[in-house]
Amino acid sequence: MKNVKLNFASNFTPASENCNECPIKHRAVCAYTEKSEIAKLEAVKSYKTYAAGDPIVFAGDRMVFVASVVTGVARLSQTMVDGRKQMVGLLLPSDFIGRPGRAYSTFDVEATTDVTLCCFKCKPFEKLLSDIPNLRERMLEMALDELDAAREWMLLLGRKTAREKIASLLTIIARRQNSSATVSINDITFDLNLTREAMSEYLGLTLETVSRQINALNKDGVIGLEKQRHVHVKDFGRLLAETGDDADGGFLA
Amino acid sequence: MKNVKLNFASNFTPASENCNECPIKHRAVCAYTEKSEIAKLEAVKSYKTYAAGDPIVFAGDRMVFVASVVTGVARLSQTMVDGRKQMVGLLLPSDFIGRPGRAYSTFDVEATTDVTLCCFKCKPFEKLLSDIPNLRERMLEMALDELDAAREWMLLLGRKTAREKIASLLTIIARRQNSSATVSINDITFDLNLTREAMSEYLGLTLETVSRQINALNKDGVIGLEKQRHVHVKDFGRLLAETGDDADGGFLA
DNA sequence: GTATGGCCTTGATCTAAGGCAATTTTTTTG
DNA sequence: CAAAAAAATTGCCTTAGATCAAGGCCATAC
Repeated sequence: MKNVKLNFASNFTPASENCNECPIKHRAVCAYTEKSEIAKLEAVKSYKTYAAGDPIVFAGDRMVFVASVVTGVARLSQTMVDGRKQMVGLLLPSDFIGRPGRAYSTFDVEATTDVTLCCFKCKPFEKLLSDIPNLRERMLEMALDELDAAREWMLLLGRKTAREKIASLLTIIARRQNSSATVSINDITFDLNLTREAMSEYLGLTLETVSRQINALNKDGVIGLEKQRHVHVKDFGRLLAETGDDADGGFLA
Repeated sequence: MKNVKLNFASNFTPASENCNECPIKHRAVCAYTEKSEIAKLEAVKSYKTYAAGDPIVFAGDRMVFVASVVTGVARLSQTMVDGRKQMVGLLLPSDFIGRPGRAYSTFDVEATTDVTLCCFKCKPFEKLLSDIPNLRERMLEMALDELDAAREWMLLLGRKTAREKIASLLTIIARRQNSSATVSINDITFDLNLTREAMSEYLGLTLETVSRQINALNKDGVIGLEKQRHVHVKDFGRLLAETGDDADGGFLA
């Protein structure tokens, strides 16, 4: 079992199947539903777990369920016939897998770390989706958020340099893992729960280039590489400046 | 006035403001609404037109309206501080501009050809969105479609070669313009209503590379370049083979 | 302890695409 | 129709990142 120190994971287990104790209840697709509605969802849900590295669905497969990521990290990717591979989505807790109204999957879904999913059979879920406005509303909001994220990523893939790509990825991971609690925006420390290869698939690079650029950022003092997977950011602004994005990113306002 | 021979344009003008005669009524955000509901939408709509090249919204601007593209082509793009630019969406008739629930725009929107928009003031539209389930349902469907398209594009941007990118773009344009009517899938002829620069912005290339690759495909006989903007595809399969995608694309099945 | 396999790093080349600049073609306009 | 502007092509050179290949660093397994 790999990646034991999952920052994303909680100690929630499928054993406690009560929606009240669900760690993602405020952000998942069910976030807006009311008591009586949750009960309906609860009636058709079931948990599944996957070990790090396991495939969850293959592109072209029939989808037997849609699901929310409860714990762990999964990824969505596309593979070309000759093996070139591009990750098109990083699925974190509360993110949704599957597309209502579509029987087959367009993408590969794999577990990056150990993953727990809260699964709903397609048909019943679609029924509830049309019955429960709150569910549909949250679904729309999430889809729009993902669309924004995908478009951001298009800029990264199409126009950023390798160094900017790495800096952008580190920024995103840093933000996500230190989202609320951090007192100061500086002196952040976090684990990379992705291999160099996974990063390269996400960023449209080779794993060698990822390695070189991470080490370059380390040598230049932008980041402190404490172990291969452990990063320390003294000056977050410095890292941000390397992303190629506008300087703001949301702390001046 | 540029691009007079718009394949996308119809002779619909804002003069006929009746939703019954609207060319996009079956595919736009309002597609699922019923008579009484259309009336509510009709009450808050207004048409706006933009000339080819005009900006429609700048990133960061306050959005005063959301809109459907009625005729023409617009594009969504992002610009970096140093001028690097990436198109993140091609907006064709029936496509939606703006995000309900968000006051400012995250992207630049520009008219590529002359464009007519069917605009709704934000507040009233959001009200209707929560009142009319059919509207919300179509909105979700459209958002999910765009998300799929964005993810396809991520593969192109991250992993395809310049030649494959060009072939992919040509394929898409060819498909779109000869969607239904074509008897044979071969012997297709179409206009590129994009400059080389616009193509480069879409594909994450420079305009010189676009020019070189288009001419290379021409020399290799994959396409016939009749004028700089006019393409003849004798053998569509041949073009498809150059995209790097799976051969099927939907005609064997 | 030594072996095995999964990651990661690092060096030496190679190459696709970028950058620059000159020129041609096409379109617009007065 | 001529002149100007815009769009596209093309040659030459540079370069960022890919590719190929070797070796290092931990783990866990034996």
